[in-house]
Amino acid sequence: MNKNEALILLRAKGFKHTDKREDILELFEESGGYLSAKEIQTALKDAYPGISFDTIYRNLSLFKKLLILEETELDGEKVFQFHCTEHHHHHLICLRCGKTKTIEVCPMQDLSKLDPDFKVTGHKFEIYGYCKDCQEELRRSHVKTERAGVH
Amino acid sequence: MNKNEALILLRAKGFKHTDKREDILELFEESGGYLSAKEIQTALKDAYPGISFDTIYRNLSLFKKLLILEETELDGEKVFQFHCTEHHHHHLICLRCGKTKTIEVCPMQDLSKLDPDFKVTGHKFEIYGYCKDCQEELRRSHVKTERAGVH
DNA sequence: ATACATGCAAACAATTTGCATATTA
DNA sequence: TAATATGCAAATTGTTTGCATGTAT
Repeated sequence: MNKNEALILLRAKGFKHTDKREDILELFEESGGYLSAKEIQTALKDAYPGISFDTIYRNLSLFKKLLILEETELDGEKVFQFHCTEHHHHHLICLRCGKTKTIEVCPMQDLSKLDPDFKVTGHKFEIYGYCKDCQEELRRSHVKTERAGVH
Repeated sequence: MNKNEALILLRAKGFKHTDKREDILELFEESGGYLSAKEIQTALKDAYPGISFDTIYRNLSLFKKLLILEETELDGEKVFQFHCTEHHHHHLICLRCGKTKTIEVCPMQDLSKLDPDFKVTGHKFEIYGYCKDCQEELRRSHVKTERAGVH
């Protein structure tokens, strides 16, 4: 799912095209990963100083219902990203910037019958860490901190 | 970790042995799986009609700090179970009763370098479904429902 | 006796809802 | 215009905190 598909789906279902909706979807397109309600509010408050959390929550929940977005929990925070429709896969998730990268490996394929008595209905496999850019950033700020600590 | 180890650890760290603490730990021992604050309150309100959520939350958070319990998110609900100390492993989690069963397979072992640019710091692998008992229960109540629906 | 534990009430944060108003189709 | 979207304020839920009191060591 992406912004354009989402806008088409919204129209098809009789929901209206508003600037805020478009901008929220735009954010997800730019981010390419997970965003929380708070991150959305922060990102949009320049364009819409009075934007309210109700609107953000209502739209997130609408988008979720329409399967435009999917929701996960990251570090105790509820976060959303575009729903992945094509095929089943998993993600590398950067703990600093929230960007995700798809990996095509699914551990369940090899584990079909681990326990014959347990009826499997779903699974979650997520890999956490730091993307290349954030590793750079962290190294940089760490060096800075170390220097500051010398004196 | 289990109840007795936990009680010993509490004493060793200078925390007191109270009936409520013991009963909370007992619940985790009986359950053998995940429990939420609400489930604990429900289970203990016969023995302690006035038990407050503050006490439960304070104890859960203490237990977590002492590594007696570990926390996860299950279906948007925060749940706890005894911390697994011995070795790294994953769980089959029953969506009905919350019981967990350890599996000794870890998908990360085979995936060490999926993406050389991404620095992996952790992962989550959980398998959801229904344990044998709950499959029975669900089948039973489903049959009952169907019969009720006939007339 | 002293430190830790608990209950109460209040504070908080995240999210949801009712209602009046504004906006899109 | 008719239906949906939004903001506001208030309600709800889950969780945390300050303070006075109770209890284990």
